[in-house]
Amino acid sequence: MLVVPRWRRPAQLSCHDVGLMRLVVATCTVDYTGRLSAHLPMATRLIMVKADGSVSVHSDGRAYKPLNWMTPPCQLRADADRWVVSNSKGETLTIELAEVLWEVEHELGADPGLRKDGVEADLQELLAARPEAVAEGLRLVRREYPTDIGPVDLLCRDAEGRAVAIEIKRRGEIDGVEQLARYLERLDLDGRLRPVRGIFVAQQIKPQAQVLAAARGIDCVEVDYDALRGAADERLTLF
Amino acid sequence: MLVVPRWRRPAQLSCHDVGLMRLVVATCTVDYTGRLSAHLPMATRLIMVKADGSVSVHSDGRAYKPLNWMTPPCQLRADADRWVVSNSKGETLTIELAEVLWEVEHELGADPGLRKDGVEADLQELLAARPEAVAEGLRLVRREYPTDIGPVDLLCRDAEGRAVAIEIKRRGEIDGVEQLARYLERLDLDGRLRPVRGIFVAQQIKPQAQVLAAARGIDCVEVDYDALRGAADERLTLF
DNA sequence: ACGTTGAGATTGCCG
DNA sequence: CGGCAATGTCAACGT
Repeated sequence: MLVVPRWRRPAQLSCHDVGLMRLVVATCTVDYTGRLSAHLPMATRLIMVKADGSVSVHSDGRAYKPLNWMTPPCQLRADADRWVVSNSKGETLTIELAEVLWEVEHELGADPGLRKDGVEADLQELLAARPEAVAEGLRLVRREYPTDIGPVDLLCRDAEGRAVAIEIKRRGEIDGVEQLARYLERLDLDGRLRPVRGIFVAQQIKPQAQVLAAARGIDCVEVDYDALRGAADERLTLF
Repeated sequence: MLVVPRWRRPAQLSCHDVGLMRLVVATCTVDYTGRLSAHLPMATRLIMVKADGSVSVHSDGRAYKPLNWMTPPCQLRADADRWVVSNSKGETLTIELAEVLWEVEHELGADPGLRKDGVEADLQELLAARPEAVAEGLRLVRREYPTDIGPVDLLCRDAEGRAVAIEIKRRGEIDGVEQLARYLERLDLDGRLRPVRGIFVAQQIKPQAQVLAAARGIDCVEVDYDALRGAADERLTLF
């Protein structure tokens, strides 16, 4: 559906029409009070009001990040020269408008949404299907094996029948090693599993994480996502 | 400086004029390939090209976050119906334009920037000036006391002359306790400091973090930022 | 509602 | 440039 853009004078604009995105270029100051305090001196900026009720204030820098914003649910009270956006937690965003240079509203309609491939869940799926890609002889016991502090990504048995806990990350950093160490501590309380080997798997593992892993007796394995994906696709083609 | 907005037909628009923000509402598909793969089916969206070279694609939801984007430094090659944004790491953002509903360019000029108050650095500064707000009798030895795994926020001595390591967070969570525990491990290797007390300080400390701290022999102290700030301002007024 | 975890996290700092 | 820590992190998902 094609919607002709509607132009109006500022005074004619409603506070916010449902289903419309509103863009305003204005010279303004902005103040945020909430989790912290932030202030923006007078300058020309873009103000975006989305149909979801969110308000963002953009400069011509900082890439996609706004200088200030308010996430829905929030309420916008707009006078001629002062907008106050507030939420139920007592946070407020106050925009003082000195001059509105232009504004426009446009209907975008619902977005069919974003499809992603290559996130951690995809990596976990590929490795669950082929744990031998991590280490020879590994057999999967369970994905998301539960402990009382959260689920371990993969629980396996190695060629010698020993339990192996695997933590998978896209990027291997120190936090991931600590996480696996906490799981291992828990799993070792289970007599049927003890002693449990730990393997930290990622597409790339940072040196600091490798050092900590070594200190904790945890093995590190780097895997190639594209190769795994290729092997999986090949298998699909065969069957 | 007041700049009259400039409207042009799509064909007349340059690839990207330096110093201008460009906004386009168009029916398009978007594909990102890089750290992962992402695809957006055909729909009407807002495309924002900032003066810093960044490109973002917004729907009317997801608050301030774009569906897809490319951060600078990146290059935009624009044909009539196809934009390709790429960077030196081989990531690409491809926008196929089916119909441009409108577009505008506007000069915003440099932004004077964002001033923040109440972030962790401010809290650390206030507590460095008044460590007795954490515990009676504390005297500051050094801020950012170095260890080989990173600096401790504050190193103090308590009333009994014992070394005290303080880790400060705005919000106290389990990671912060682990971090302090690692520091304590290191500091205890130093005979001039051993044994080192640990105090975990935050505006609010989550129960899980308190439990872990207790298990590690670390004290927890919650502080009131506004009260500290008030006391500091009062002192400034007195002198 | 709360807690946990992932994210194309981004951003800023310092070595 | 690379590692590290903070972020108004946000958002999705499970309890």
